[in-house]
Amino acid sequence: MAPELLNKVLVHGRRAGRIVEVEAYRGEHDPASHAFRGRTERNATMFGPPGRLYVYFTYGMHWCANAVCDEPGVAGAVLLRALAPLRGAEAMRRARPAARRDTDLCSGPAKLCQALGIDRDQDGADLVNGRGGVSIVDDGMAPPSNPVVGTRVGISVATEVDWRFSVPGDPNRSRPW
DNA sequence: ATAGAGATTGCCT
DNA sequence: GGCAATCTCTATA
Repeated sequence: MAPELLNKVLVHGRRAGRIVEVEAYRGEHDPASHAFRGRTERNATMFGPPGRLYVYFTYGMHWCANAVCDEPGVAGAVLLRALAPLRGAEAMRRARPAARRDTDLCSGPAKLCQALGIDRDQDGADLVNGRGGVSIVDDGMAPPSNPVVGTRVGISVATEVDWRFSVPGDPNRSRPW
C-alpha cells in the first residue's frame, strides 16, 4: 500500500498536496509501530477500518498523520512523511511561518500536518468519502514506476527493513536519500 | 508514583 | 551538529 499512495493527493479544505514520501508500519508485528504492544486509547484508530486517518501527537508538540491500511482489528498504517503543495499554499505559509521556502512547507510528517491544519480533530477522518474533512484522492497521476526505497527514519528498532518510499528527485522530500 | 524514551522540528552554535 | 519543547506510553519500584 505504501508505494501505491505516492502521487495521490491529500486534501483538507482548500489545502492540498501530492504525497511524495511515506513509510509503512505493520502494527502488532512491527516493533517500531505504535501498535506493537497492542491497542491503546492513542492508537485505537489504527485498529479500526482501513481508509481512515490515524493522527497522533508526539515529542510533546507535533502531530503526524497516517492512512490506516489493514482490515478492522488488524493494525497497519502508512505514515505520510512529505507532500508537494498543490493548492492553498498561501494558507500553508500562514500556518507555518517558520518555513523559509515553499519546499519547507510540507517536507516532514509534522510539517505537513501543521501546513494543512491537521490535528486531533481529524483523527479517524474517512479518507475515502471525506467525512471528517480530510480525504485522499486520485487525480490520475500514477505512482512512480521506480520509487526510491530505503530504511525508515527516526526509529531505534526494526531499522533494517526498507519500508520508506519516495518519488525520485522530488524537492519536497523530508531528507536527502 | 515516577522516570525515560519517542514514527520531530526549529533555533542555536 | 546539539538541544529544548513537554504529551503519551511503558517499564520499574
